Amino acid sequence: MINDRKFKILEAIINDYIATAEPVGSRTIARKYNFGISPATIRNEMSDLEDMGLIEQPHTSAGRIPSQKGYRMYVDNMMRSRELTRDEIEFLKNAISLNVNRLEYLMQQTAKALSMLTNYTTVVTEPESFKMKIKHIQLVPVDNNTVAAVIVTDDNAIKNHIIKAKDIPNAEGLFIISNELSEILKDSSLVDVDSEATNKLIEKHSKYQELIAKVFKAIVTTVRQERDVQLYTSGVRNLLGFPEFSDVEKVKNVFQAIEEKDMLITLLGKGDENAADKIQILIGGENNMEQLKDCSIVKANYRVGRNSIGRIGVIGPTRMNYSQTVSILDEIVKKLDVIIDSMLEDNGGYNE
Amino acid sequence: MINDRKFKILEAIINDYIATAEPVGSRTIARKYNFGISPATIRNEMSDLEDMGLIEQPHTSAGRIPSQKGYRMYVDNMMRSRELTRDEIEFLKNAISLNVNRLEYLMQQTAKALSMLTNYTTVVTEPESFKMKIKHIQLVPVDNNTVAAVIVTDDNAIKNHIIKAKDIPNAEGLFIISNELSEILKDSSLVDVDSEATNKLIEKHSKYQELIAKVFKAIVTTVRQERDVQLYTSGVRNLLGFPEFSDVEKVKNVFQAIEEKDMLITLLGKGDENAADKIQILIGGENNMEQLKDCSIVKANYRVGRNSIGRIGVIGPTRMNYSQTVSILDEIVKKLDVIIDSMLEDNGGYNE
DNA sequence: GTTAGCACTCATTACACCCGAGTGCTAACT
DNA sequence: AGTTAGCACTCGGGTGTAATGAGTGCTAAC
Repeated sequence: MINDRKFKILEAIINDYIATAEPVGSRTIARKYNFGISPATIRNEMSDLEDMGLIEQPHTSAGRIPSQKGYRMYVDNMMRSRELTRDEIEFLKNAISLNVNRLEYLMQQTAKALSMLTNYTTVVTEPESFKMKIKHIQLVPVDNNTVAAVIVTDDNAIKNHIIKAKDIPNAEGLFIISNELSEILKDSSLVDVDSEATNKLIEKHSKYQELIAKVFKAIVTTVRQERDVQLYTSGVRNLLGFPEFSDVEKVKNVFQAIEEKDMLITLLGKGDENAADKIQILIGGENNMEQLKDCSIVKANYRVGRNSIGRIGVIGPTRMNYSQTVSILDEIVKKLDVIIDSMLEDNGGYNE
Repeated sequence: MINDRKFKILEAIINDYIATAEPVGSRTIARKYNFGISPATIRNEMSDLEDMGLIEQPHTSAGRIPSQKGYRMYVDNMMRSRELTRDEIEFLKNAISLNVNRLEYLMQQTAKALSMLTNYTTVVTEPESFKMKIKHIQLVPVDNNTVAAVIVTDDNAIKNHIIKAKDIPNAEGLFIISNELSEILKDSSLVDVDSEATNKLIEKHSKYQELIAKVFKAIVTTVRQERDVQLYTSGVRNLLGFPEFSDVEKVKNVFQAIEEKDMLITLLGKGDENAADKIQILIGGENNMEQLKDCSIVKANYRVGRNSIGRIGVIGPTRMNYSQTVSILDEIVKKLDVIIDSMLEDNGGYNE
């Protein structure tokens, strides 16, 4: 049904529209791309493409623009991956410095680099670790009736929690209790801790039951907090440059979505869970968010080993440069995986 | 020179312009505010006010708008503080929940509440603690060649740092070294640690010199990290609603400034250090940032006890509602001080 | 000192108009 | 049968002109 020539014409329309943001007409195609056919022929083909729902007309006397379905076709079947330019590679090398020791800064750097390279808006979620297991726990004295519970998880992340109790053992005592706690909690998930063993421990150190009970509560709280994951955005202003957002109302909608943390998190979470190691693309209305109906999202997961621990996404106008964006995102995610691995290697963990 | 009537007229112009964003003419004033004088008289007075540089004309056949100097006069001499409405108080009560246990979330909530109430953009810096002293340090075992250094500062904030070394003592050994470290570092500022005593310690535990040296290095690094303070913004999109920013180019400038962390930090840092406990206002060009020349900033410090530990600011168009903004900000800072105090009370500290 | 009156300015809006890019359709061409 | 030239038609965007109206400064009278 869709022959080679139609394919070429569709591709020409999409490429041209991505570059210019202007509806593209038959004459333009005939002039710019030497397909060796006349505008009239192209018009016929375009009429067919419109019947198939791949392109559409903003109004009668305008050229055609790709439809959502058209972009989908392009992204799935026609898009060629594009090599990074030397400049881009150089930029990345400088932008993402290896000697940060906080994952947090790494993610901020990454968001910034990605938004600068693509000229779109980027969103990065902080690594989640709430599925992790507990490896070690230690109570650290703070003052007469305060201790800090330091929880080390099996990916070597560290969480603090401050606990206040009337009776606090001395440093030695804390040390002992810490060891016993570690023994009990070892290898339990942060979510479920063995309540029997904990009761036993509380009984044994009945004098410090308040303290110990609070420690367990702190663990649960920690889990909850980790669910409420941190988010970094960058390059929000880039969207203002695009003609499709010259209407203030539209920009406001998009910005509302971008400022709404929960929205972004669900947005980044959407898509095929099975294809978690691939780059995913949501075109226009595919994200099902009214405010973002004129935007597309290109996103990927980043990993520690094989486990996806966070997401990274690029938000641009539906008419975004998918091919470039995919290439850059791909490169960055690869880089990120390597860096995170090496951070875990070098430092034995990352700070909260 | 500036008599009572001129004062009244200036006030009328400013109030009207703040409300409508339209240049205000003599007839409007005569109609809306019953000063008992005719438009012609008002015109004469306005002409004088213009000579004094307090108001200006966008073009010949338009009304007058306040000049930067005019706003300054208003803010310094004429602005009446305004009671919060019942609704606003109610809103604040609900918006800033007391039972967050991370200062980080509290600041985010605050930024959001403030931007929603004022309908402007808000910026909040995370509490800084790099001036703090060290209260306690403890090494926590992570795995065979990794420990976490947990640093408790005198405002009870807690910092982690992961350290990797070839030789690591057992839990007991770490406990002992921790105590000795604490003894040395106690009450030193994070910036300067007594190098003589540290050398002695390293000598004493020569087997673990690598570890101990790294711990000291970690302390220095921690200081550096803390300098790079976290920043929360909220309500950026609010600016889009104002007619003065209907020009996309202008919005882009402003957004660029708002996305640039360093800029915001210097911005919030500007102003009279002696008046740190008062609300400060930078009008239009007073902030000396080209990108923000059409914006005003209302800002304040929040405190622990008497020490300012962070800043909170509202960014709006020069024509912003200063009186409302000041009242709300004032209320929020008061609330914040109380909450932070009580957090330190209840929990004995806050987590990083 | 205040005000009514008046001529003047100038941004904004409306309207009519044209232009050009683009289309669909038909008939002729290969 | 597919391709192309030709043509009438559509429609958004720009341009020129006129009308509108809010506002001013100045002058003369109150």
